[in-house]
Amino acid sequence: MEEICRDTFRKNQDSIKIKKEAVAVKNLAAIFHTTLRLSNEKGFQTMSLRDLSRTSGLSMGALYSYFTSKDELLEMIQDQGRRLTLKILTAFIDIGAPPAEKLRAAIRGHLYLTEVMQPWFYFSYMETKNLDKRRQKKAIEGELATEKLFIDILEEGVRQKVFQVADPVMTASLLKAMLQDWYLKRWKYAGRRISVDQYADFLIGFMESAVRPAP
Amino acid sequence: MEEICRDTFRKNQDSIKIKKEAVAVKNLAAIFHTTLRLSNEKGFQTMSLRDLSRTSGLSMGALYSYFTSKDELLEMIQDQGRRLTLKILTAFIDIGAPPAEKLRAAIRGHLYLTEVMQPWFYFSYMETKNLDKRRQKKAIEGELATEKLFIDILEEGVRQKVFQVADPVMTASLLKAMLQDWYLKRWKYAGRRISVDQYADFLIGFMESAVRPAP
DNA sequence: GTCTATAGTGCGATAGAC
DNA sequence: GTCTATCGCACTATAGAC
Repeated sequence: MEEICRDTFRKNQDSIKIKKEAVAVKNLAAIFHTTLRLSNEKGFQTMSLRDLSRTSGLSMGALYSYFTSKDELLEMIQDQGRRLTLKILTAFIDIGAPPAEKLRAAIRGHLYLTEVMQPWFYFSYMETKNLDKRRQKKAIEGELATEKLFIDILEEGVRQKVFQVADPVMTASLLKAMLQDWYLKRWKYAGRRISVDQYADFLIGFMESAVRPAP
Repeated sequence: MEEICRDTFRKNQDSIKIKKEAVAVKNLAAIFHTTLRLSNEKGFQTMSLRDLSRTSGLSMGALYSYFTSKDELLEMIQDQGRRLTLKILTAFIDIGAPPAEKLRAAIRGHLYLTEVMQPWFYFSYMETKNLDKRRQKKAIEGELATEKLFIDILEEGVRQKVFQVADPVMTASLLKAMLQDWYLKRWKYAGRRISVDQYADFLIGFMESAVRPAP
């Protein structure tokens, strides 16, 4: 978390008025954490900056030292999440491994990442439509970029004849939907006492039976 | 659409101040249509009742003849969608048909319904977290009720040994996620020129290969 | 670097004319 | 049954003290 905030601080150093890194990182962490908590309860629009100020312990004036508008706060959080996703996912996928193993690693990587940062991903998903057109486009590109990782793995498997997939793009889309369900419907899986490992195991088995070549 | 609004009118006749059905149904249709359009662009919270008034052509005062608060408007729309979903889905599933056919019918029924009423379902999904606790519970019960339809079909298929499913509840959850993706990511499928029939065919094939008994 | 105080805007909701 | 006018309030954003 601290690392993420440091990253955000350095990327937005020109628009952030606070210059001491230690102070800025500490406060950014509080701002992000509180924003995610309040927004995921009742939505980003409904959360007033007064709420954020009260709950985070920073005054209204202090908040505006870290962003120039409420919309920019939204964008900062979204952007940080996107960059992290691509970084983690590509790190999870061993470039030299066979496709079947890559697929398993990519599914686990996605689930573990979104498990650890569930509020972040839930927030990004739910608030995307409240962004302006330009920022929405960036969000869409982010979704397609991670989907592309899965398409590439499926196509590689087809070429090596270890997968049989009628339509890699559609298959990757469905897989993405099932991966996202994990952080979108946490209430459901928590209620059923399903752990991220159980979900991962089941989803991997489900996918493998769907892409397995006919005998 | 008119039928839906008439249904809503009759169910909420005591809280709606307008007594002439023809007038009420016409205006309710305008209110719902405009609310869905504006909310799906920028969120229900962001849409002010002044926006709604301007776009729907009804004055502020007139709007308040149809609901007693902005929150009640949200609830009316959600509730109507839930009742319709259960009605249509159960109508689609032929009670006497074999499980494999039931599964196909349920998938098609869900997709066609959400295709025709996409804004309605998108709205319900996105705005659920903005409801109060009691109403959220109703929304969750609605989701579990439709999921139950799929669980029952899968379990019936297992009993008749035409399906092989390790975990019908998990399988139904994943299926639900894939069904919902159709109305949540319309931009993606529209961009790829994928029709609801193509999506249905693909998803049915995908599911059938996943539940097919090992030879 | 953070605070308090406040300007200015726009909201949800209602009363009363027509 | 619908409209206009308006109330009281909470909001985002900023200016200036510390």
